[in-house]
Amino acid sequence: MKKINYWLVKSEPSDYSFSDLLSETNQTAEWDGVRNYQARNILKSEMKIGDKVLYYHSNSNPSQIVGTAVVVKEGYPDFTAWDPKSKHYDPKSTPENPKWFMVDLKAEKLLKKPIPLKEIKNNKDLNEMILVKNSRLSVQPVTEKEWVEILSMTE
DNA sequence: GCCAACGTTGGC
DNA sequence: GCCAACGTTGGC
Repeated sequence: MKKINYWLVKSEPSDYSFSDLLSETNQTAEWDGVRNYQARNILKSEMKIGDKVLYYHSNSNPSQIVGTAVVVKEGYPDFTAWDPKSKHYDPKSTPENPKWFMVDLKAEKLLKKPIPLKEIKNNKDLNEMILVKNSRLSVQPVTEKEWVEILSMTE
């Protein structure tokens, strides 16, 4: 059996929330607009179909993990980068030589109980999470242990 | 290639 | 709304 990997993505709910994803056709959306190299590299070549994703609401009250999603399409060029009307427009990216990438995510389930950042910080098994240590990265790896621990907190 | 200035993220 | 932490830009 193929080993799957775990990730965490952030979104400001005022911008694009988990319920927005749930209301999409097939609960699936392009994860566009990421303009950070570290996150881009993950989207481009590390996220694989079937990988599981924690969905985190940042800049929120409270900021918290609200659901899970699954990768349904692997890295491909983020075409919003070459649309001058997009707020994520980047003239340095072209269809011939794309600079930014995205994946498609499908919502899996809404957590019975969201997990606020505060609870994650209070759980010593989770204090190595990038979410806790580097609060800037918007697409980040999660270990299998962390995944299991997070989901156990929602019971 | 260094690094100061500036812009952005995101917790609080 | 504030501001710390981090990333990016651009002058030199």
